[in-house]
Amino acid sequence: MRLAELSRTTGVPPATIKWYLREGLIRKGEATARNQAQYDESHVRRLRLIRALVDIGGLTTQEARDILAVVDDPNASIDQVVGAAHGALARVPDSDADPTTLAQVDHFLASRGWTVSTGSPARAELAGIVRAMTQLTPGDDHSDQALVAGLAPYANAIDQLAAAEVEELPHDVPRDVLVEQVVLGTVLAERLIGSLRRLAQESAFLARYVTPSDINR
Amino acid sequence: MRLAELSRTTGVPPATIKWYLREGLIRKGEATARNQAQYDESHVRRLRLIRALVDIGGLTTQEARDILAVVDDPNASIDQVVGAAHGALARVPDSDADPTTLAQVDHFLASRGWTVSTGSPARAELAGIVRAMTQLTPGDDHSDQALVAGLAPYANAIDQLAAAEVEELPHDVPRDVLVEQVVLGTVLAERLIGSLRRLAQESAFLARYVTPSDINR
DNA sequence: TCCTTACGGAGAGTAACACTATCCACTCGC
DNA sequence: GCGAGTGGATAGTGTTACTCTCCGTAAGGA
Repeated sequence: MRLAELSRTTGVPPATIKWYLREGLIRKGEATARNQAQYDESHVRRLRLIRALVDIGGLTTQEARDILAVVDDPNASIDQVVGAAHGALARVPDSDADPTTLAQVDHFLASRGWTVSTGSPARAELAGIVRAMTQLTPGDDHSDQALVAGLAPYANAIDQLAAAEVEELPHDVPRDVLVEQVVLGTVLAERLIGSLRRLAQESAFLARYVTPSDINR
Repeated sequence: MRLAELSRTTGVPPATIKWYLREGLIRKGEATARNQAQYDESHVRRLRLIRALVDIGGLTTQEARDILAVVDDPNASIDQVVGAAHGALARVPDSDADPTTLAQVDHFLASRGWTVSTGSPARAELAGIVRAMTQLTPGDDHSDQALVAGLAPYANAIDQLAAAEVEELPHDVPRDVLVEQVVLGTVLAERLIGSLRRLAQESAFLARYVTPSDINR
């Protein structure tokens, strides 16, 4: 398979594939001459993975490259792969989180029995979200208890989900397939959950207010 | 309050506030002279809302502006506000979704009893996600039943969540406060769920593989 | 009153990102 | 033998979200 065919089967323009090659997101094809190279199914798969990460997951190509580097490293452990994916998904606030909010978040995590490293991007992100929500939500009960109670519905749903997800992880599968599935399960499933939630919301709103106004973009 | 103070209390640079004014994301302050204007708490609040939508929600300023226009329109209904937020959150694929996947998605929605409009951005987004996952997941059972089964854990968790969220919506509150809460509940909660899920995942992985490797970005 | 500082408004400039277009020497396939 | 196509490199483009600079004016202290 040459570049043009690779482009045709994946729908990615040739110029973009060349650029991905330069950026190191995909491996070079096997050279058959000075200006000819052969690509195979692994390139097709990799290209699809990149597009999924970028188009659906919303990652930058830099972030995708960083994750793929870990995926490709045969010595990287599963939690390193997960860590790379988590790092790319978190929107960590620029400024240091305010310590009060961070303490509240830690209190919440402890109440859930969730143990995470202090450097966890998701922890910093959550602190930023909680801070913004606190500032923008009327009502003045900003106690640790109020936070734990407010997040309870979300945390309950997630606890339930996490159990189901862990069970689904295949275990009799080669490492490269597994890590790819882990990345997909981390990055794509986050968007999946979002769209499902919006679908459920839309349905609930349509049911509540009988007028079915066409909700278009 | 003048521009500099508005900048100081919100942490948004003066030049950026000026730009938001030009772009129509915030209303002008009340002019007290040719080159003096007064801003108030509503401007502070609006600025915080914009930053939350953009920094946390990941919306573009265009999308934030579109949502805010609906929020500000006193004749807009709640589902129009929700629709605007959903439109901004969905990553709808450029090309038309392939009809087979769309049919599968509709079958899944029907199996859940979720009724949504055919123009729903979330429906198109879900089709794109399902398509990408199907292409990238080993195993060849791409039947409608397999999809319903595969999405079941997610849909179950979300059904549980949606019920709790609807209950939490305040109802004895002025319209402008309510619509703002709906926007926050739609946009910020999506990121909230993501970060909670990653936290739960990280905790689960730390627990499973005893070695607590520091997961940094 | 003068004078320094700050103000708002407008336009141009900038940095990052993700491509996209052009050019080139080469080579495959008819 | 020759034209379309190939891989590789470099430069250019469009978008986004600011950021800088300038200007005439105004506020507030000396």
